[in-house]
Amino acid sequence: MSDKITLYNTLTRQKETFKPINPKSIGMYVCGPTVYGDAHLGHAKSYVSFDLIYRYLAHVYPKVKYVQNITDVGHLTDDADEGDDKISKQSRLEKVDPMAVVEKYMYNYFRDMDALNVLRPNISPRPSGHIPEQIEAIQTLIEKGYAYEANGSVYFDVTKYNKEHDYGKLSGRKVEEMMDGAANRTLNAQSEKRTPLDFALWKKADESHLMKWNSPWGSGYPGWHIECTVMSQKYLGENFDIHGGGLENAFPHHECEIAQAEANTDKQFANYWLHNNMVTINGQKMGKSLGNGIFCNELFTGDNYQLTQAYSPMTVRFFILQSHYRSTLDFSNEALGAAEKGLKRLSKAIQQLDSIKSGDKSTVNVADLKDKLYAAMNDDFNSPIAIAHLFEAAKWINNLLDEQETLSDSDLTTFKSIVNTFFFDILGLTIEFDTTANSADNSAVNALMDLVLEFRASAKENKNYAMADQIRDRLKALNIQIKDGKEGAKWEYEN
RNA sequence: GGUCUCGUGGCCGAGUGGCUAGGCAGUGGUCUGCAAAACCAUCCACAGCGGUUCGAAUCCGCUCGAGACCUCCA
Repeated sequence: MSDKITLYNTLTRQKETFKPINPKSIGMYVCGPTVYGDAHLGHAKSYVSFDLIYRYLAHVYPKVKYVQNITDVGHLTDDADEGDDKISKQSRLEKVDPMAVVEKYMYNYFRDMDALNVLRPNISPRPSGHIPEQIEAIQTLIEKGYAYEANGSVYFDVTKYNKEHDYGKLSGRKVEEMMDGAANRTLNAQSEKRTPLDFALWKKADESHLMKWNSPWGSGYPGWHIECTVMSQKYLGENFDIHGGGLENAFPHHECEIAQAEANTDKQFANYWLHNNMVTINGQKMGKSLGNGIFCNELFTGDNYQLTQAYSPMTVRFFILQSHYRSTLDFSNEALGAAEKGLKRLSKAIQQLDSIKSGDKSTVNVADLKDKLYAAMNDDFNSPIAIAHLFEAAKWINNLLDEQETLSDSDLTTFKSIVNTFFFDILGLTIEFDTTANSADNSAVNALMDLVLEFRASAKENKNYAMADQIRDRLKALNIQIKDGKEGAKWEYEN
């Protein structure tokens, strides 16, 4: 059941059965962030999505090698191939070294991703530590005639490449059409390039440039796309299973990665290309330049003009997982609030799994639930469907506790295992607040609460409802909720 | 201008030809001294027009609307 993963491959524009190069070890590369600012909700969606994919692959296959770069060599801020890169710009703004900018935001990135329970990649390579490898790759491209030097910079020759390969195969573009478009848009600033479509492999650095390295072509810095080609191949091989990234990077970034890799090796680069969609806010893309971005830490604290409250990291994660990774996700306070409530309900049910007692026979079909959960994840990692089935499981848990339903001993074992596996391991959710009293940790609290509930019960027996309500209200003020039921009152922490 | 994607009930969001998505909100009920919680039941839908089909939210065409990429962005 779990060996039939289908995934949507951007390269072929259809769902395909996933066939690993080596089932004993899957290779996956995902484009990571350029660390010149804090992670925002869009980053969260992207990396939670790939975390889901990574977790599921790791669940199904014995080993997944997950590589995600941390870009610490800034790309240029505009298309004119001139001026500052993003990191240098930020370093001038903050009046610190570019590498200090990188350190700061890299740590912030991991801090936010840790909060979202995003597992760290096995390798987080940084391009500044792979300058020799990048230079080597560029030299090979020059030797093979796919790149040319011009005034201390090196460019990739798209025209030449497209004669033997298909430039545009990932994003469905045609070189001729793009040439026409480029001509219309009068991109005439790049006089060093032979055609507007050519892209930089190495850029000459002027005196004021802060991040630069020596190279056969003089002092400079690597181009926009070469780092991902080089670092993915270094750690995963020339041909590897999965390359992921944001949809907006399909062109030109990923297209250029493919061109560089396949020009150099004459082998297929990544077999499967996965692209996640973006977060919209009021139907519009959340983006840096639009000023409508919400940082992860703002979500967690509620400190953003677009937020009516704070949302916990797990609420954000759950919100993201409730939509498919290839769909856009529309942000709103209402939607996040709904996710918060839903997660709370699901969490409460799952916390009570261990309180279920087995019965003589099973009145619900656990094997079917298991099949449905796997089927959902096998179908292009459809977490919304998986979550829908977990809500079904939550309903069962409540009914089992009420003894409206029963499970045999072996079915109960399977049920617990499958629900825990999907909630904690595959969806990567955690219980953020402990609503149940833990006897081992809180025996005194439990005893006290038993006492309080006893007093309240006797107050109710004597029809002293004022007293009973006062106890309830005072406890509520302490974030303790009384739950009256058929067999007396229970309590739990609110949150 | 070119390439592409999308339009599902009050909100979010699955679903690609026939079978309940799910969550949140709403309504009715069980329970309760009252509430809360929990559970059960339930209302509200597939942008519009046409076509294919025994049958379409699902395929095709057109119209309207929204968005993305083509320039940094997950």
